[in-house]
Amino acid sequence: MKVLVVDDDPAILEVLEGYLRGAGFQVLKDEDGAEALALFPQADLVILDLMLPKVDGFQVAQAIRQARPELPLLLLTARGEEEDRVRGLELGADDYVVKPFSPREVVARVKALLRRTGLREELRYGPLRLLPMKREAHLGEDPLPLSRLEFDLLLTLAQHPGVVFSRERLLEKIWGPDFPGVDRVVDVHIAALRKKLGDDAENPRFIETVRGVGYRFREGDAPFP
Amino acid sequence: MKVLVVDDDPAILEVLEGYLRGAGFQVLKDEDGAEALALFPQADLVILDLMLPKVDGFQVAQAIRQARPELPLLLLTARGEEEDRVRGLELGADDYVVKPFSPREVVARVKALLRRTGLREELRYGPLRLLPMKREAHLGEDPLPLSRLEFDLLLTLAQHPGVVFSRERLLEKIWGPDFPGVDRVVDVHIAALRKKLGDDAENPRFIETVRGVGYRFREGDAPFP
DNA sequence: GTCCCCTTTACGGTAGCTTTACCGGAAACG
DNA sequence: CGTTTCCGGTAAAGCTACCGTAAAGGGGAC
Repeated sequence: MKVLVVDDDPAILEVLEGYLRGAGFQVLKDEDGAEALALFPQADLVILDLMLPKVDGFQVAQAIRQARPELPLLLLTARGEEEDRVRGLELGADDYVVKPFSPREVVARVKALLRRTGLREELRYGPLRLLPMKREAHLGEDPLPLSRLEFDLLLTLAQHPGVVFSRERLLEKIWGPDFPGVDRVVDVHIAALRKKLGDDAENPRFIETVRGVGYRFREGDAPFP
Repeated sequence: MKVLVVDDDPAILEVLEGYLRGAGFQVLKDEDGAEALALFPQADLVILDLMLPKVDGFQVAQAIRQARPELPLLLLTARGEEEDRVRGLELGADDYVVKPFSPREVVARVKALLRRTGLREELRYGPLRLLPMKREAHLGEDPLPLSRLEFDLLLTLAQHPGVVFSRERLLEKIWGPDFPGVDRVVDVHIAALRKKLGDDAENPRFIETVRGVGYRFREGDAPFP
């Protein structure tokens, strides 16, 4: 689970990195906001300071929101900057923390946010269960052995049921931003996944093809236990 | 399980000592913070008052944190000293209790903290027993001599059965955040551990390889005696 | 010195990733 | 309705990078 932290203060970056790592997250850092736009496609959540020296934090927030409306976004604002906070929330941020903050609280908010937005310890869709931390999948009673890519693929899709992911987006998120290969590789792994899931491509239970666009995880079976 | 309590008020010391004893802990006491630095290496958890007469509580907290980043640290702060609390948490304290407190609550927090940080007197998985406090391991009846790294590695994995740890995460947690070497060193120690544990890499009883991701301790055998 | 532990390196085996190719069917076009 | 074009499913094959492990060198404790 990757968290992108954008703040111009290296000390804050370091503290948050330590705590987030400790909580089991992978951390991507950006000090000036310029790299943020290159890094956020890989992230599952973004922590963003609105006061950045080089670029406008609001513009960053807006760009992220436009590109990935469902990506959880947590703002850091200075005490008293109430207007910024309101503006940020209007842009679509999901929560905010006022500086100075306790890193523990930030981690708690991150977890709460992930829980709220559908990322949890366990995902359940009918007979399918996914355990991100353990990288285990179960179908009914049986464990479902998945390769690294298969698991990441299924997890990515299942974390946003109903959302269509283009091959490019999947490649960027799972294979990394500078994967050199062709995008048909996604199809091959989708096929392998479907085989293991017992999914028929024509009439799938889990992974649907959206012709000309990409793939999506079916909505319907509730994600809750 | 030893708890170090640092507070300048003898009455508080006595009350906490009584309750902690009652809950089965051994108690180390320090009234002025000076001895704390000598005592904390033996402790499994520290309860620290930030307002100390002779030395600076923050410095004590910081020193402890630096020496033993994993040691759970519980702060006592006076009502209203919100800044102290934030500063303490930023220094890496794990929790705080505001005075005046109920000793029951303190004991509850201590237990919660120990549970959260995965510390137990004894971990048991089938024939394998780990004693974190004594840094001893036993396999069946026989003591299992492990080097420092081997023990830390095994303990880290065993404290979170089923959870996959990447090599990076293990390096960060055990070798320290700025270890310069290559991550293959993890493999070598895993191999050594498996040898001592009688574990076969192909079909392991304890340590599983998750290809492309990392390692994990097998779930199944209950962690409790 | 000796002993132990840690780290690096190298080599071999293989799981699983990528590419390629072929086919069937959907969409587009007349 | 027929033809063409495009898109995606999937089997198969090659290959890469990942991992297990042995061996050697270095460093610290005693």
